[in-house]
Amino acid sequence: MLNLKFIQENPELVITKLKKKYFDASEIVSQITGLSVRKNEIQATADQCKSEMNKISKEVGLLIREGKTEQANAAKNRTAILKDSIRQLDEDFDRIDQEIFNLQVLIPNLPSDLVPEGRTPEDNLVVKSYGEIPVLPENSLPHWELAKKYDIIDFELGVKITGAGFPVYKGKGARIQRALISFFLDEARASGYLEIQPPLMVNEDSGFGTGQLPDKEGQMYHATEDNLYLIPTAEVPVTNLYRDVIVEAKDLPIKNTAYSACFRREAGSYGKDVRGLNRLHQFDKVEIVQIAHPDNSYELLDQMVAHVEGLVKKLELPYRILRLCGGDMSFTSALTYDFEVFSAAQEKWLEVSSVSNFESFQANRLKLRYRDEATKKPVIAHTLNGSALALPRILAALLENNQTPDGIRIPKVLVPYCGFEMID
RNA sequence: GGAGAGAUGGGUGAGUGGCUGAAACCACCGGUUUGCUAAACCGACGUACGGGUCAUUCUGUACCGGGGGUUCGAAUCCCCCUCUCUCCGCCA
Repeated sequence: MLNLKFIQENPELVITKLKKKYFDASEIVSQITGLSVRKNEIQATADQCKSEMNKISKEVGLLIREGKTEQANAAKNRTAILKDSIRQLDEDFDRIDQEIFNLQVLIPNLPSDLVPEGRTPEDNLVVKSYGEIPVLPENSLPHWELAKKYDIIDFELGVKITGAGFPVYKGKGARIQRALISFFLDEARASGYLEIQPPLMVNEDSGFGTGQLPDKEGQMYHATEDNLYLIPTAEVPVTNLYRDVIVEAKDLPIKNTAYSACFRREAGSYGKDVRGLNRLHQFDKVEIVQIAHPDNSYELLDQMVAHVEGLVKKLELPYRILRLCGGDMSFTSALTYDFEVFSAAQEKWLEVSSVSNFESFQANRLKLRYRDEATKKPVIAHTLNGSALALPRILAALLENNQTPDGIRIPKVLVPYCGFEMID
């Protein structure tokens, strides 16, 4: 959510910048600025009335104490009209305030100047490509076949006990999952992140704070009995740790990491890109989250990208880093880098991480602020997060790329975590 | 699931109708004193929105879990909701 004052003061800037996201904000912005003027007028009048009211009330108190009942009653009579207008003004104020808010949440975050022009994923800018595309033997298999062959992931069993998109990991499949999680967490800790183990369910306020609610309500599993939501990513609980918090500037950046299972309804996803591990309703992910000072949030974004890059590199996977174009960016992001690894049997790039700077967009909703050291005033902080990393597609690529006639080779870095060198 | 208690500023916690945006203590911050640390003393110390100002400053309003009501006036009284804690039951 963009800051209201910012919209009021920079309406043209908002409109211009959002063209890059192919969002026409002109109508909304002009409505907002119009309503804001009206809102301020109402507040000025209402405040005046209330001030008058408070004055009279004090007077009445004094008069009663002095025993001047008649004068007190006279004063009381003066409040009737005031009371009516205050009620009316407050109603108008609340209505307009709500209208503004409803419009405000429709405006996407402004893209950073670094965001490339473009409308579709084809327009994303490849900022780096690394690693050899493996050439697989003749009879190589996609990961869902490999999973069956070595009996490490059972999709049908998942369907039986839960439904599609809830795979059952078995034996070395389960162990490699656990290995990846530990590896990712250890790497994050080495990069200075504090490990958090968050709840997997959150309340409505948290869903709102990170922007899943109300817009993406249908994406989350909802336990209606208790009105709790299964988290679609650890970003939700970990960022909400700082909802309604004012941190000290000297404590920035705050760096947290968390492993969590992630639950996504993925309503409306069908077809071949959902085969195997490509798209699941439940999957595992290690997330990194930073709360930053606006002055250096982009520097930190680069550090996060470097961290993720270190992970895929250590896993010996060919990868590329994309800077998303305006049309392909999320609603909330100011700048996003996607990581894709090449899945050799499927012969396609799979997105395994998305690292974003949200600037103050999330923090404004969360009321996450830091206290400026010079002015001592609270200022909206910046938030950033990224996957480091999501497991399923990493596993898919590992299985496919490392298949040999003798089995599937485990990357060196994972061997100590797995306790085995081959899946065979 | 049953019964009870409670929700006040960063924390503890006082406050049952006006002089309370809120005592006191602790923490934090600034200062004085002092070999250092510590202690003592003094001072400052919420947020949001609005108005005026180049700005420091000044000023109005709202906020004591959320919503509604009573009243000239509500942290305080009434109603509804949410959440937390304690005991019992169940249980990894």
